[in-house]
Amino acid sequence: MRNLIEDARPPLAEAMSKMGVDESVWTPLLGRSTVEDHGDAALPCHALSKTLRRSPSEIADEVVSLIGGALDGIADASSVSGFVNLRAQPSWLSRRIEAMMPDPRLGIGLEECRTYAVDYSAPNVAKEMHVGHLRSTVIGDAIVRMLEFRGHLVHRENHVGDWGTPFGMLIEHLLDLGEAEAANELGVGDLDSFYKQARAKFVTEEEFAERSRQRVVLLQGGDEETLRLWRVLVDESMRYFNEVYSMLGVLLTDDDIMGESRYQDLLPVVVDRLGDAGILEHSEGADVAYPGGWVNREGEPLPMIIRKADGGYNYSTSDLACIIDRVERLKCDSFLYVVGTPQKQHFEMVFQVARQAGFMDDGHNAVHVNFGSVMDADGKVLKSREGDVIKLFDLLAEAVTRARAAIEEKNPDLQGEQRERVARIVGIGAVKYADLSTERTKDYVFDWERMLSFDGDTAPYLQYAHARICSIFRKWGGDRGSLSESEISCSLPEECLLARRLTDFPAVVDESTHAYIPHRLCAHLHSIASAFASFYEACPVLSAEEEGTVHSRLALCDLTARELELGLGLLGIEVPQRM
RNA sequence: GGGCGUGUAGCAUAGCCUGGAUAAUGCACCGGCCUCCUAAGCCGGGGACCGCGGGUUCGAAUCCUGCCGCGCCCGCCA
Repeated sequence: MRNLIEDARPPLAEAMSKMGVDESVWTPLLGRSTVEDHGDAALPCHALSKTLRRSPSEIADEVVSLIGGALDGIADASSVSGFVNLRAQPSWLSRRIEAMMPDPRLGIGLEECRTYAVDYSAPNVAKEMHVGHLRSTVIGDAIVRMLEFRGHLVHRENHVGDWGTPFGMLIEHLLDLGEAEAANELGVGDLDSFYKQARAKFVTEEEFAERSRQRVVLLQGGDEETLRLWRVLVDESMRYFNEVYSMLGVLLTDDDIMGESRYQDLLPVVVDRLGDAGILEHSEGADVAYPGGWVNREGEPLPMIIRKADGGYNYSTSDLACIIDRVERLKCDSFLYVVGTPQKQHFEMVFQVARQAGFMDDGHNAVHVNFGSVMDADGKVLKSREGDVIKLFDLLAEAVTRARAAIEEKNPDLQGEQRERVARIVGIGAVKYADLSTERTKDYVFDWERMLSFDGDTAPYLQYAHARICSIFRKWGGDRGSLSESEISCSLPEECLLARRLTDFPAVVDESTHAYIPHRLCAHLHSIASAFASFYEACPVLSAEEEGTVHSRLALCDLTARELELGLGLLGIEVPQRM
């Protein structure tokens, strides 16, 4: 109701000025109503009581009477227990809807273009993508889509874990298995057992461990044959990751891969620059920086290790290299890291050092878009290293299977290729929505039934609303585009409620985008679908008595469908025409 | 030990930033609704000392503070 408040402000200002209340006093009080039954916006007058020396309800009464008819065509004002309540009038709602109808962007404007790097997904080569990886991938993808829609230039950065000491043992294991066999195992997505076998040998066989360590040296030394073997591991893993990405329907492609290996040349540069900036210190043979403000278990200042005593680099170094690359090569001014909350402190330290060293300045905005962990039933964080984790691939496959079964049961007319397509859209949509619709910083316990539910506040519920609207339009047979000039009339309460929700859409997209909180958009889309479901029951569209009503309701249907499609699209969720 | 986060009906969550009225939503539960645009739906109902105690305020789920429970971080791993 952002627009309602804007429109109601001038008449309200006049009344308040007559009351002798300064704008700076009452403006912060004016806001959307917390109890919808009372209205859409409200001005609580309790805080004015002391200075005006009157009771809140007397003040509210007088404000309402001073407003008089000045809000005609905008809102009805009423006084209830010290609140001035404003309820949008149906005619105001109608005008808002009419204004949105012809706009392909549905009232969501373009912003001044910034250049973003969004770091997300980041699976590890030769390691399974499990349900925990869903969050970064899905949340990051939604944020990318929202930013791009607002007109920003977005670099997707898939910071794949493709470098480091584990690759010694992985390459040796590859050789032990034989390249062909190993490639096969990795290609079918059995990354988990590959990694575990290698690790098991590493800890139990000294000879293997020694070979692995030597292999790391060869890898870092740029040995050609070793690099070729490393490339096999990376390629096979990426082939598998791409399969998951494609199933999931995310934007990531091979062009977005910027694995750790790509920053190796920059690592010595990081050391040099930190040295030049005078913030590098030597400690026990290592090069470290002290961001300040943190202490370790012993109460000593917490160092950020830049170069280890053995000459190797740490992941902080790699993240600093990323910042240099993104600032200087990609010319980014905004950096989003869609990475789990456990790394919060790490990123705070990295950003701090990057600023101290001048890699970033005040014009650069770096945000750790953190998210909570996925826990198992015992409340433990799901970790790929131990235990049997649920493969992301299996979760997605199960979602599609269940969606297919639901379609067979509820809409047997859908057959063949079309059914497969819808099953994919519905199943994958359910999984994505389940993750996107909760506040991202909270941990959650993984639950098959929750992830795969198709009832209630789920993607299929929103998709269903969309499919029903498409069904109405199929039956109608007219040209949807012609509805953009329709006159809207909101007479029944269900029409008004739907119009309210539709009107709020742009403001919610705004908030969701700027705070990087997809769940806010999810909640609003659900409220739209819910309002539509009530409208659908109470307001016959095609069989309405008057032609004007038919067109008005068709237009509401059209806008509802477009908001659902756009909103879900921004979340990376498709909408079917029928389901 | 230091730090970060979290606690809301049986379950799962939103609301907390920016204080406001009867704490919202879904699942589950109870009762209704398909000769009518898709019942993956709609309508109605029961169910909450918002972890506990102080404080600030006209007003606290929301802000401050102290406890308690849970999770995480504080690796020359990434």
